[in-house]
Amino acid sequence: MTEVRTRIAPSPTGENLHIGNAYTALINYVFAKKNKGKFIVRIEDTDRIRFIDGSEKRILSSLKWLGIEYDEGPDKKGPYAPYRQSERLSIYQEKVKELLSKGHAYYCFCTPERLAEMRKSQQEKGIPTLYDGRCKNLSVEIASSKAEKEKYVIRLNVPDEGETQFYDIIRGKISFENKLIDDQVLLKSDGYPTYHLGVVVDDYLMKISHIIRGEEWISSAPKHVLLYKAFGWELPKFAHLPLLRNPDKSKLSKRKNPVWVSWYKDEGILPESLLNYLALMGWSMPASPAGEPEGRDKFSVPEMIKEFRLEDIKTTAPIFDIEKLKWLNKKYILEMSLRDKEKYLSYVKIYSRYTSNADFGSIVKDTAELIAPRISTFKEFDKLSSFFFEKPTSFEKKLHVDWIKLFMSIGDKILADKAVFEKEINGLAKEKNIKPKDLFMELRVAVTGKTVGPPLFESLQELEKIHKGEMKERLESVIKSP
RNA sequence: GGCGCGUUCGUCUAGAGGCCUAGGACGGCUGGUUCUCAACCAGCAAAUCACCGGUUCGAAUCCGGUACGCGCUACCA
Repeated sequence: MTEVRTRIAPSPTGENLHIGNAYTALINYVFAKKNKGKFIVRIEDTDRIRFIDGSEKRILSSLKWLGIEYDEGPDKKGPYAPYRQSERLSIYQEKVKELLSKGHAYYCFCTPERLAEMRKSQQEKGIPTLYDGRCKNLSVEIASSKAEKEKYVIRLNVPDEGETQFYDIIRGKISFENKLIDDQVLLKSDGYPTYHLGVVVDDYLMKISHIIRGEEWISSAPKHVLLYKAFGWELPKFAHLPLLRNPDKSKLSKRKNPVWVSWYKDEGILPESLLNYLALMGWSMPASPAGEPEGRDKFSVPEMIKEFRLEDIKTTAPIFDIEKLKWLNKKYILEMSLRDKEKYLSYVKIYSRYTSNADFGSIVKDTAELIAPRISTFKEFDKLSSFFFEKPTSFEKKLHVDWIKLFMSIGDKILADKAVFEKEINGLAKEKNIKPKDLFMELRVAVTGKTVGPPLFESLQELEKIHKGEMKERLESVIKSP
């Protein structure tokens, strides 16, 4: 059996790695590793108009951030380099000549204006909008001499009859009538190939065994099959993944959802959470004979690789729902804080604005068990622990100065230990006929400024550890300027 | 319009003819625990398996049709 080789082929036309591309990358990667094969990244930068400078770099770095290692790619050595289509132009030119000579492609001199008109009239008549073939029967001699002075494109010569079909690993047999397949442009007038030519030539040359890509490519798959046939090449295996969708069921888009992987990174989502969540899209962990419960939601990429089967991917397009992602992320953060405090610290360091605080490191480490179970993303860290680093400047609740004085009267006694703390506050409440609940809340807000936060006693202790007398100081300042 | 792909709780899914009066997870709700929040525990609501026919002793599961949704329909990928 030949080696399994998969790939993703992102275009540097977006800000960053698209979440849909990340999904495709995950599946390609996992499938390759499952089969001890190779996973490749190829940059398809043939659209010079929408090209965004720096996009490739960001795409690659997001891939690395996710931990999806590629074996070959534009910034790596590999037996089939270069891995950037703009550097492979001569290859496509040559392949086009081959198609031309075999009669599988032809020159076309039609202007964009004519094409637009043609489509408009086709639409009005209600017939399929396909190239009408005006240039199809130009003789080779006329066409090639014309091509020396005029702009042209090269089109695929699709047979008029019969049908083209292929087998999709996820969906089974899919077929199209040839007469409804357009004579696709293969080579643009600027000398760059279109996606269709580039993808087929490169996948073949790079010995890609399995083409695993999004559902939006099903419609153009027959064109690719026709090209393989025209070249006389053996067909790779196809698998079209379900499309990730917006909550309104349309194709995931930046208008309606954060789609850049960098956004999730900036938000404080862990790469393992994102990957884990993506794995849940269209796939689920099977019950394992080892006694693992069926339908496990939280698992690692290596665990996924062990159980993965391409044919188990569902065909239904799932909706990308950030709620469950956050739930997973929370679990991962908690686990990290328990298992590896240093790692937890290093993550907090990235997202916190208090890093310059002298006690930053020790505070984060000491309060990990207080904060970690309460945040879903690292971006939430500051909101919950700001009071460790700075005095509150506003209070989420109106404070009673006379109650605060009560706390002052019992002083440091309440910091002794938890039992004493609770006893003292409860005693005060009884004495003054105040609900203990309200009294605890009063203390909390006076010291932290917030109504929500980590456990009071532990928080106060930590505060004192950082700066002795801090609680008193804060209470005093409340009394001074209520 | 044409072609293609789909359709199980709000969401992610389990389910490959009888184990399904459809299971799990997220989210929601109720109660417990508790100084708040989170966590945890107990529980609840939530899918007439899109609809209609057919095959079968028996269908979420097989077949056909309908509806709906999505994708493609570029010298973009």
